[in-house]
Amino acid sequence: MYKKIPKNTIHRLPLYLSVLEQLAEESQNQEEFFHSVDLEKLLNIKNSVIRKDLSYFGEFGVKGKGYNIVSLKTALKEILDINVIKKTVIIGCGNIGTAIIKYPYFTKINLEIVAGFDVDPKIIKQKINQTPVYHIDRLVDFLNKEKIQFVILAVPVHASKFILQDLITKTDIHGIINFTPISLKVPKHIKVINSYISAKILEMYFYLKNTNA
Amino acid sequence: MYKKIPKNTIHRLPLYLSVLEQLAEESQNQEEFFHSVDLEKLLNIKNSVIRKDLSYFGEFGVKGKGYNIVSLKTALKEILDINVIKKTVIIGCGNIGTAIIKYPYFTKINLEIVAGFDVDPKIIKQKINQTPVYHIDRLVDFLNKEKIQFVILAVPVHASKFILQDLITKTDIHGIINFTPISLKVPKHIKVINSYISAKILEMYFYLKNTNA
DNA sequence: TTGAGTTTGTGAATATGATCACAAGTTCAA
DNA sequence: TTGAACTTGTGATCATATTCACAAACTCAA
Repeated sequence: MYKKIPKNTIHRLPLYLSVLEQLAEESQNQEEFFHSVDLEKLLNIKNSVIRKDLSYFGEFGVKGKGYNIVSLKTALKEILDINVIKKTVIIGCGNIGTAIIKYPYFTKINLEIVAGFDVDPKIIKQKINQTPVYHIDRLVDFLNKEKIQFVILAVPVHASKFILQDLITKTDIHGIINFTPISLKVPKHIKVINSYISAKILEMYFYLKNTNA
Repeated sequence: MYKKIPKNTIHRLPLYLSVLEQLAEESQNQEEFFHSVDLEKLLNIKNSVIRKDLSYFGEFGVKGKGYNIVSLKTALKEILDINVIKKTVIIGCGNIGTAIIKYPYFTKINLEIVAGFDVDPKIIKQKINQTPVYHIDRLVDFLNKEKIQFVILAVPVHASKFILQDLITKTDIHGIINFTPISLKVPKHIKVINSYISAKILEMYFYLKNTNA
């Protein structure tokens, strides 16, 4: 447990890891080093920010030499708790939900999508990439039995309200990754992370309109 | 053109709009008002933040009374430039790309996905939801001819490098919405907005590990 | 018409995050 | 073995964002 990590630092940690994975793949040598300035060039994040971000978690570098690719990668995996396999479910197996189930990079972060849930009988009982899809009536039981810690919510807006209610009152989940375009009202022991696609597009609209291009 | 809008303010604008859309749907009365405190409860964003955010763009409220739902919604749409129809393309029509093409909420924000691009002959020449899919060789010409302002990039990592190069050197796009798990190196007249799904999951890992649950 | 009750919009104060700049440790060539 | 050249890690400084708190403006009931 660390004391006071800035939110933006947490946002950046996955980016660092992502670049390190690439560097590790490209490098021949296990003992290869790199500098915070190299990372700055790859990520457009100031080297001072990178060093400060890492400093919240310990000292990973060698003065005068830099960071060892492999050992920093290992450290970041530890910080982000990637080494423990996590199980989650997708609630809503429409387009977005299905795409997420098929997303190939989750194995890299030890995420296992153990089930999908939907109401459409055409989808239920099929398997999407070996992942079974059940009726949403079975969601609460499943989460409790399997001790799922967080879920991925990808249902249409109108369905989200009652599902959310069930999640809050009848299960013990601690996190929701929300692909729904609405903001979820949850008790504070539940962490919501939003991935509202339209918001990204609208941000783009704003920038396009307001830059002297 | 506004002067100095905080980044976080821009992130929040789409959320305000999203809530207002909901409120507008639910309200019977065109003349209904609401307060910043109501919004605070719906979004978990402090009312003072909401008021300050709005104040960067003008005065939309009535002292002692609040904001008119419809007119604030209209104002936000103007700020986010939603009223003008925007055209974009999806580069990479795998799972994520296809899901995005089918995403139903884009009509709400006047976004038209006019084409998809891929290299897989099985996908090319099919239509996904009325959207034609072309070979990626035709991307540059298409973007130039149709004067596309921004693209959505959803290709596998290995493909992104040369596509990015083409986008930068041979087209006049000003924005990339990046679903790729790597950070794109672009000249500064191009705005990149990242939507790296694994990052959201890793953030969740971090919070789950570091909260005394 | 009045005035108590609201709620906005916004400067000022506070808190948070980014940047700077440099001591301290390490490397490595001579 | 020495010392110039690096690069980290981190207080101090600067910049940005949030919160506070209140005047100003409006509402509405009496």
